[in-house]
Amino acid sequence: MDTPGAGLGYLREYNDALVVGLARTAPQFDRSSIAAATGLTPQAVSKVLARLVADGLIEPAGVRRRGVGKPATIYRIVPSSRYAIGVHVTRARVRLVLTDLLGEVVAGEVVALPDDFTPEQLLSRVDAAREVLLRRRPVDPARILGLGIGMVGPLDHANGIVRDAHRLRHWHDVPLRELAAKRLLMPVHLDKDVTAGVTAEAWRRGGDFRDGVLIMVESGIGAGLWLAGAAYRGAHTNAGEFGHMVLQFDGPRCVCGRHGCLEVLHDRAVAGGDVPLAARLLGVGVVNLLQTTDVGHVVLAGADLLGHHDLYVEEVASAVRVQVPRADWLTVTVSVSALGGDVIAAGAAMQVLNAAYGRPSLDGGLGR
Amino acid sequence: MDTPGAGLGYLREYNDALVVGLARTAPQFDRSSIAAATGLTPQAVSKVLARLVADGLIEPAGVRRRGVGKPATIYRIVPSSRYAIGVHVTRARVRLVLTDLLGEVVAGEVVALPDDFTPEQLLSRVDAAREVLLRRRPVDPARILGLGIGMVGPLDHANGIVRDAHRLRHWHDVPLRELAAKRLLMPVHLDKDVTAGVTAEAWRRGGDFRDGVLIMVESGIGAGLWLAGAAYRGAHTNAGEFGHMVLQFDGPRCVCGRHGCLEVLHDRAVAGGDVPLAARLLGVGVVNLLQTTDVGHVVLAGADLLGHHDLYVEEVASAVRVQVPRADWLTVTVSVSALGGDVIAAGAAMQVLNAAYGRPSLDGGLGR
DNA sequence: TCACTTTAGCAACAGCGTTGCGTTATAGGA
DNA sequence: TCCTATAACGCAACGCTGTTGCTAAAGTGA
Repeated sequence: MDTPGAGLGYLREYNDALVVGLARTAPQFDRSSIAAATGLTPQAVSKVLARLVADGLIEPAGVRRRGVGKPATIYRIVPSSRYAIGVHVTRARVRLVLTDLLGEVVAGEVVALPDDFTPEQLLSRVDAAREVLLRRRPVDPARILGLGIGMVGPLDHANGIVRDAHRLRHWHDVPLRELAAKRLLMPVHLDKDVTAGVTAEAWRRGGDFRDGVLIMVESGIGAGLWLAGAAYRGAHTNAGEFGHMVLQFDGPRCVCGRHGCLEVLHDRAVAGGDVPLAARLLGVGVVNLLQTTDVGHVVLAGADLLGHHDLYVEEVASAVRVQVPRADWLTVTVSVSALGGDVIAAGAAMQVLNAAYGRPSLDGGLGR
Repeated sequence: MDTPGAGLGYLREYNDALVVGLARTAPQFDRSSIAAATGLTPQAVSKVLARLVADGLIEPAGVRRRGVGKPATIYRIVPSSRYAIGVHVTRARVRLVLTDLLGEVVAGEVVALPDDFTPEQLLSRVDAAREVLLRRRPVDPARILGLGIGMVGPLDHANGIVRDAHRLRHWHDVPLRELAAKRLLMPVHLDKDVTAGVTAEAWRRGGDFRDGVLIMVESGIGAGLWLAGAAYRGAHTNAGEFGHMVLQFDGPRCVCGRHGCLEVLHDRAVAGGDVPLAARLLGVGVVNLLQTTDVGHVVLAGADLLGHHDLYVEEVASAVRVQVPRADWLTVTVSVSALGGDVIAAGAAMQVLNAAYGRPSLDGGLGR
């Protein structure tokens, strides 16, 4: 929403973020590999690295001898140089995590929420939980970049407003981002849960994850979209309402009003005890999603799915293999999120990191 | 695919493109409105405008008196300052258009193709048709930025290679972009037909069209995606295979191997003479697409559809209105492409324009 | 010891948007 | 008619970006 005109400061941040992006996914690197990957001159890279060292984001880590010539200084990222707090709000609970610059979860905390909680009740719980979290894992407050909140939509990401929240009376047009920033005295990001979740995957996997989706199966089925190297939210922050994709137009009626939505069919299969069918239906939906978005990575997550994750992964992977034609070059990875139940909270934290140090994406990463 | 590191040249091109983007959609503008819209200082805008005037892209067009003070110089874009050629390749025909900087089609030409034509046969037809086109509408060759080709996939946009072409023997892994550039002595862009098509809509509508799709119904159903202000192609240039979205998972078998694809259902309805049903099915598919991508604009096109476009628009629009919940803020426009049968060819041309003068997208455009 | 190779960094530079300020052209009041 | 306020414009100096040219440093290998 900020003005699009760009000056030198934008240029600096862009290139810095580019280098941080490479540093994040490579265990170590030197000046020449960054220069080759970015197309910047070695001299320019020197200036970037000097800035990042001064900011504490990276540090020298010895030298590398590559045959003849002066050895190159190698650098590595300093994971503990920056932190972010992630918050995952559900109807019954709020989960907080603290992650470092690499997106590793270094502490977590779960707090119950009262029935029909208000914004103020939520924020006081979050405030208290944050204190507990930081007492258990003390870090320099100056290194905490901010706090991200992931919750069910619909919401308005651009303005930080919760438009609605299913079955919660006090949540209509709540300017949560602003309220939270005032209450918690930190920069706050607000986003849909699934979008936060896919940010976690993208942040942790680096440049390889240019196009991917996170499929969340948990009291509803949603998808977080990461397209062309960035979170994609759509025109009204409503992208990824994957559960309400119709798979059987003459099928049973869904709560959303349409017929034969993936969610209805899936939930009926689960209720009928036929989890394999449920997984197979999800597979059909995922292939539909691939046909339109052509992403390279599908990540599965969600409590309802984690109980049978082998089954789901196998069924979805086989659907992708069998139902998508031309599978030789249409390579797609299917996996379960390594973050387990923390994906959303961790992803909310990584949205804060991403806003600060993650703009561009690179085709390839550091060669060799 | 070029290296991502950015220098001062990138900055200049970015800001220049920003201003051209505004100029394209506003009939006239002055320095201060550009400054307000971009966030650049008036002085910086002066430099940009001077560059653009020197390049002939814009020109002064009088002054505007707004009460007291020195009148502001107003500028307007010069549509005839740049041209591009667009080529739409189908199995039987090739269509060429010449468009100006605004994306207006100023000349067109259609040539038949031999059965089972080869790349060389195609290029010789294109070469000849280009001559005819430019003889009929002579323009300074230096003002022609290049030539864009839109054709059915699958293809590899990044490398400019046609991977395959249905029912054409000589089209497997053809490096068409390179071949065409050599043969026609012009910069060449190669993309899927539907992606080219949606580029036409985006280029002509300007900043308002940040997220939109072009639905093409014509010997197959495809969708061109324009997401977050740019063409979206997916990880393997295979996004938008919209016709093979399953709407009835226990439905009739499709040529693609799956069951109940939109395309099978639609074509059967048409074959059975039930066009309203066909349109209704398309509506279900479009709403599915909206649920996942949440775009703000749906544009319909394609010869098979144009015969009944009122019916299709009405049916799709009503599906969007009725089947998408929360229609109050989830605003979506549904329309038929104003370019008619020229969309793809014109869009291919606009991809050339877009590569040169269209990077960023603006939230809003020039106020008042 | 010397030639060679590779890396690192200082210094000067071109070009971007920014800032400061003087100039120009208009409206409106004295 | 003159003067003042106002708004737009543009020259010039500036800070900062990445770039270029060149020198120094630190190794290998004969």
